[in-house]
Amino acid sequence: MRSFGDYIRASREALKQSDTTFSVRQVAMRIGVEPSFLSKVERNEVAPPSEEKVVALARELSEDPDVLLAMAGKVSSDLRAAIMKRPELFASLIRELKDLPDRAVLRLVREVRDGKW
Amino acid sequence: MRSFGDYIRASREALKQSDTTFSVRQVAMRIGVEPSFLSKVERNEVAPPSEEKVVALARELSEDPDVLLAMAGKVSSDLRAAIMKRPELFASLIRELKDLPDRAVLRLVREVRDGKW
DNA sequence: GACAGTGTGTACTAAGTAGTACATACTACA
DNA sequence: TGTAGTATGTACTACTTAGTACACACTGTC
Repeated sequence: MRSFGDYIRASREALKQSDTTFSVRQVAMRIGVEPSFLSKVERNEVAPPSEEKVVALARELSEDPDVLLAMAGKVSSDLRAAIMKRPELFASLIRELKDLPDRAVLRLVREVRDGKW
Repeated sequence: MRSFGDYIRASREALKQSDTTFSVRQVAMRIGVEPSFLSKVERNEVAPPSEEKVVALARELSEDPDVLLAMAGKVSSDLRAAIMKRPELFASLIRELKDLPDRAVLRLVREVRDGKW
């Protein structure tokens, strides 16, 4: 699987093609870290940064925060909070769903969204 | 809300009524920590222990591991892994469900379990 | 009154987390 | 060719995590 750093670098470099403000320096500044640190993150020299920085990076690079967090080995804190509020319920639901194919889960998401519950 | 330490202490003390092997010392030994550490955990003097120890504690006290982990501010690593595997899907599902009443979520769990998916 | 068992206080620590600060090296272009 | 901007390397640090080690004081009991 593609590493977090590789993914970030590719995404940033792609944006840089058409917008030079997507340099390591400037992106680092916008998300609030030192350029050297972002550089190390992109070269996988250090572990992915904190949730806050990952989310800021997602916003900056127009990526899905949940996907980026997943790549960073984390789960968004609002999801964790939801699970922790009703642990038995969500634990059993997720365990039921974890081996089902995508389409089944997707169908479920849609049905819930359509207010059938 | 009841703190993790209070809950553990109450649960352990209850068991100790009918089985003297549920002392701080002996339970600590069985879950693999120092007695002073378990004592501190029960008195909320330190943060809840690692996932491994919490799960061991749940087993020892016949409590639901997911509930205990939630009280400890954690989510079981197998659930995290499931979410991280398909982050968009699970993120949207959990966000849809998080404000629905228990009975709705419960009904969903049952339908999935009954293989309607 | 010795002693086994119990809970707690104090002091310490190894490893990891999430970075900062600064110096150096490379690259394009005016 | 100098210099502005960019990327990278090295060194350091404050904070947190997840505990251990050990001494101490209390209680019941034989």
